[in-house]
Amino acid sequence: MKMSELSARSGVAIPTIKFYLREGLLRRGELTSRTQASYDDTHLRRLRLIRSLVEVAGLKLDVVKRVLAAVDDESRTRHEVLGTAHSSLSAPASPSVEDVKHARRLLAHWGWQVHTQSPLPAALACALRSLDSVGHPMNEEALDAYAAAAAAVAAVDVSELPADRTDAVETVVVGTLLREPVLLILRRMAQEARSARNE
Amino acid sequence: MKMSELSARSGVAIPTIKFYLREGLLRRGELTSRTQASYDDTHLRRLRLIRSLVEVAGLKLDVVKRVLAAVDDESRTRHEVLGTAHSSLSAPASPSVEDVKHARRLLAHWGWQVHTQSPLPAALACALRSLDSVGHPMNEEALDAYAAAAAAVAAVDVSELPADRTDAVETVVVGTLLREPVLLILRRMAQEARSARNE
DNA sequence: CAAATCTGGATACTATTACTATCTAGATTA
DNA sequence: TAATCTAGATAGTAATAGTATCCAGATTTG
Repeated sequence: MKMSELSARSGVAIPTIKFYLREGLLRRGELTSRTQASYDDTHLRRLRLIRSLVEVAGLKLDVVKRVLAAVDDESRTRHEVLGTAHSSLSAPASPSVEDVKHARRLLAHWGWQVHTQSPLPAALACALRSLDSVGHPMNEEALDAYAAAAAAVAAVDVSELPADRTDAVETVVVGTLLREPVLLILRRMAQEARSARNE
Repeated sequence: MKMSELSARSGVAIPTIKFYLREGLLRRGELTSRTQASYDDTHLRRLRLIRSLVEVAGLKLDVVKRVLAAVDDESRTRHEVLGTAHSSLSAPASPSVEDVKHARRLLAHWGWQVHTQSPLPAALACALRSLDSVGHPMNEEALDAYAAAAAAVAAVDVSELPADRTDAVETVVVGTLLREPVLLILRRMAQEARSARNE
């Protein structure tokens, strides 16, 4: 298919597609002549994935780029791709050593093992610190409830992964990033439903 | 306290504080003379809240502005403030009527009641549609598991609300927005912990 | 077969967001 | 009294994510 058709089928404007090509987010089409190239379903899929990551998951283009590069890197296991996705998502934060220790104690308490270089404990430390700083710290019970809920959805996410590596990697990325908004929206709905009952 | 002290105690640069004053995110200090004003703890609290909403919850300043305006509006109940926060969070989306119907059917299935004007069903419809469009739809069981997890955390969030209206409103906003990253980080951690076991 | 349209690729421009910097007139501190 | 600080206004900047224009060449249509 030509670029115009790719644009029509994906709903992404041609100048935007050209921009993604320039930025290396989308592979170039195969040149059939000097001013003509053809695109296939992989381009369409990739384009839809980019738009979803940007619009639904709210990722910035440079993050999308890193994540897609990890997906395309055949040498990485899906666990490594997951780590890349997580690293790309967490803004570089600098929590205190004490706060990170506290976060790691919580992980140990729940029996969760994460990689030493994972940015997640630091990210958790920052998130909890900010709740403290605005005067609304989370207590132990609330955290335990959150952890239990997180474990429940993670169990669903990680189960039923396809055998093929490429498919599995995409499933992991999509499952991690595009289901986040679903979880948040459901939480807000549940809050509204409960809040309405109490008011 | 003077602006320099407010800056030092909050960690926010003076030009940024001035910018927030201009934008109406922060009340002006009380003028003690034509070139001198004094700030108090409410300013410090507000400043920390703004920074947390921007840095941790990832909100844009215009959204922060709307949310804070709702918090400050004494005539709104905390349920209305919650609605404002949710409306401000969801980007204006235009899902198909069919998709929204599907989302509402899910809500009915779980016994959740949300307001007719709530943007949440439409937001859910969009999130699920985008998962479909990239070829990774969520099945019934996965959705049920997500809903159960969402209900569990919402129950914790809505319980233990302070009696005072202003405190309750802030608790609701903080609880809704600043605990989101906590939930997402915990989910990612749980995924990593599980994924590591499987690889 | 010729005019109008489309294409890939390059370059330049634009809108938005969130600050930063500078300036001025006046106030405070050393 | 000289150096520093302050409020408020105005102007400038960096990053992000596109848009717009142009060109040489290719394709479609009348």
